[in-house]
Amino acid sequence: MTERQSQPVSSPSSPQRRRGKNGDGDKRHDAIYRAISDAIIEHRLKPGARLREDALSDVFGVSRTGIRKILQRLALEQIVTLTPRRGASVTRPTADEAKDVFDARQMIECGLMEAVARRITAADIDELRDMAKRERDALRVGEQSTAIKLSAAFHERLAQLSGNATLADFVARLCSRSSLILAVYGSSGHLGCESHDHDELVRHLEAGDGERAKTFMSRHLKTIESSLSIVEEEDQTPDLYRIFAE
Amino acid sequence: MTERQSQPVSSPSSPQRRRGKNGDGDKRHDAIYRAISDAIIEHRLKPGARLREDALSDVFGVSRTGIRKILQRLALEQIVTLTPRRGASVTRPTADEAKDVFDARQMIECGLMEAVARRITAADIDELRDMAKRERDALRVGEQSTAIKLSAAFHERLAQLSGNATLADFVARLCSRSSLILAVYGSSGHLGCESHDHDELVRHLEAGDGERAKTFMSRHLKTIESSLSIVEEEDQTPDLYRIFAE
DNA sequence: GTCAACGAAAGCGTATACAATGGGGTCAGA
DNA sequence: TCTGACCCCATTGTATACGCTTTCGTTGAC
Repeated sequence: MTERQSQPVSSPSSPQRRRGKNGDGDKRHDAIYRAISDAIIEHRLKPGARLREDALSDVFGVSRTGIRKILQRLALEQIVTLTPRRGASVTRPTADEAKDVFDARQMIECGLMEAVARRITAADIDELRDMAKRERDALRVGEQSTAIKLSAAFHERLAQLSGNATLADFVARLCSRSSLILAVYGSSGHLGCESHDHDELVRHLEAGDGERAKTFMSRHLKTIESSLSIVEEEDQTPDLYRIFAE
Repeated sequence: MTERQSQPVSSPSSPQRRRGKNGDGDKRHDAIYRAISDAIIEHRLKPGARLREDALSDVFGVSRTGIRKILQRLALEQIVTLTPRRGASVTRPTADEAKDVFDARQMIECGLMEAVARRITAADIDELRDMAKRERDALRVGEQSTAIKLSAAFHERLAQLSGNATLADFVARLCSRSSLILAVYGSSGHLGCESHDHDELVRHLEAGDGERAKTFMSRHLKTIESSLSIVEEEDQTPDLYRIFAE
């Protein structure tokens, strides 16, 4: 749609003073958004990491204006924190936030299971199985980053299958934030979802048993949450910020 | 709200080349955000209304940069639609979106009632009663705009009382979008919530009866939804966008 | 008379420039 | 040596300028 089929006349006299990337439109911005978002979700950017606008604009070759737009979007999704004069950094969720997020997932994801079981098709089941398999493979090879992202993608896709785009969007947000929570409070040993859980969940959905899928999802989420060690570690670098300010 | 009361100190030596509003920080932006958001929620800006950046920057006295930031935020909350080269306009929800929003409200707001009933205090009850009363008063006087906003505020406050900030935020989003849905699909006679419903809801919460509050909230939302006449009226200005593109 | 094509204007997208604030480093004094 | 204050630099906040796309109006031709 945005591709120029007609060769632009573009007065040949004008030397390209711009870095000649005007044609892309906002495709570029979306790509950058996803690049940063993925890096955060995959824990390649850890909570607390600073995201300087200059550095990002250098890396991606767009000016700070575009970077700021992306950063604001990430901030609204609460995976980046925008401190007024200090710039952006990867959000470090508090224990309260972690509890809220998992409670919200309990309510929404479990509540969605019934609709998913009703509407799911054979192709959907294949897709979910494939995602679960790729997640397992990634885990086996040791690619934790990929596994984390695939795990979140599984939950997101599941929510989409409910047919409710709004709630699916909420779930996507919650999954992103969950990834951050795992980065902060998760023990490094396992990273949240056991992929066998995902397989079993698909099995229940295939059987059309929404009720069982719901209870299983509830247990699944509880398992993840209880595997976290949610203790506001105020040890090194006592984080006086959280104690007094905020 | 939008009037600048305090003349900025604006170092006397420097000739005010800027329009001397540097002191405020981003308080100003938040005020503008709320001004636009309120105008939309109160139906003073109707769905489909165009929001030109130049005009807004003139009205509020900030440059287009700040306006764009605010518009993006509103777009992410889905009460403003950002068409790539056409600018911003107040979102006109589709019938599908309307259904999604009300289904989501059913799930989340009803699911929250139990926690609210458990945690609510006497002061909270007084506050809710006051809000319900002000809503009724506004309706009686004929101030529909105020009534609409108060109704949304009631639901938002209720969600906040659950203690889950994340879900409360979701509810706030859903209420904003609901206001848009009412603007498009609501019959002009009544505007969604009957304020007596809110009073009865508070009564159940006061009694600590979360179960009954939950079922009542469910019926309350169903009443609102069924009062809508959700028919994609493709009459005037046939909205060819939705038919072909998108 | 109608349709199409060209031109001008308006409005959005992006970059860059400038100002202000906060932090860190250094120097001085106790 | 430690503490406090001051200054400079790094980094963000905001505005403005410029180019491009889109749209609307006008004119010409069929």
